[in-house]
Amino acid sequence: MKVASWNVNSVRAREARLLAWLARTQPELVCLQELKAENDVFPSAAVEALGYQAAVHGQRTYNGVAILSRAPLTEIERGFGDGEDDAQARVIRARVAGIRVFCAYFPNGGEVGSEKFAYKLRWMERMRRYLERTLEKSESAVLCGDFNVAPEDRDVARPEEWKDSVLCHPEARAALARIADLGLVDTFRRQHSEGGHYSWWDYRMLGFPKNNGLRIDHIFATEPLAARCQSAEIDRNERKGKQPSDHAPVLATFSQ
DNA sequence: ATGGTTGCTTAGCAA
Repeated sequence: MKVASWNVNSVRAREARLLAWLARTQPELVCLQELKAENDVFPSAAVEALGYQAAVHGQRTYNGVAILSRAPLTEIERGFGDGEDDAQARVIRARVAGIRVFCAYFPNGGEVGSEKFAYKLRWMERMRRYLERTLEKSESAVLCGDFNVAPEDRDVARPEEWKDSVLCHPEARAALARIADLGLVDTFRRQHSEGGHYSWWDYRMLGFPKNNGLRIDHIFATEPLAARCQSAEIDRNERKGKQPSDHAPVLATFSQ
């Protein structure tokens, strides 16, 4: 079973690339982030024509997440469902083929010290509590998404340049570690110990040509599923060419 | 220190 996660940075701007990539890559399960579109704008018919069911939690202008699956999606839940204010569409979950699937778009955080960064840290703690309620680590589950956190310096091309950013801040890394402590394994990191693998490059300052990247998109899995992980990769080629997203898709393949 | 680019929405914000 091939699982993918991709921040498409607008599903409308990326529709042609998304459809071509689905047809070429043939993942069974795909988590998408940053749709920047309402549910009725999502190209549901086009992905259905390629054999995918879509569960969409869209939003105008910002955010927006979706789960695509070849097998039927059940138990679809949008948002945290904790009764608190949930204005930003950043989380959707579902069950597919006995696997609990969480798709998340973590807040970027703007600048360290800003209100946006405080929101990011609060959101990550809220995410941890949400997973604590809904995730059973003895079962098969994946948490896929744009985490907006590079877990370690080996996930950063130029650690010195990024050390004070919201993507590498110690508090963001600690918040991520508390989420992982619920029983989630970074599938890519279990397969590859070396650095030099990134999933996002800034459009600005020739980020991609200079390979000034960070690994901030992840597929985390509970141990029963992580034990079945056969390979993990980043589709760096999808960052090339005309009108790419600033993120590359990340993938993990599981036996059965 | 600030800039650089892309996308949404239409001058400014978010990333």
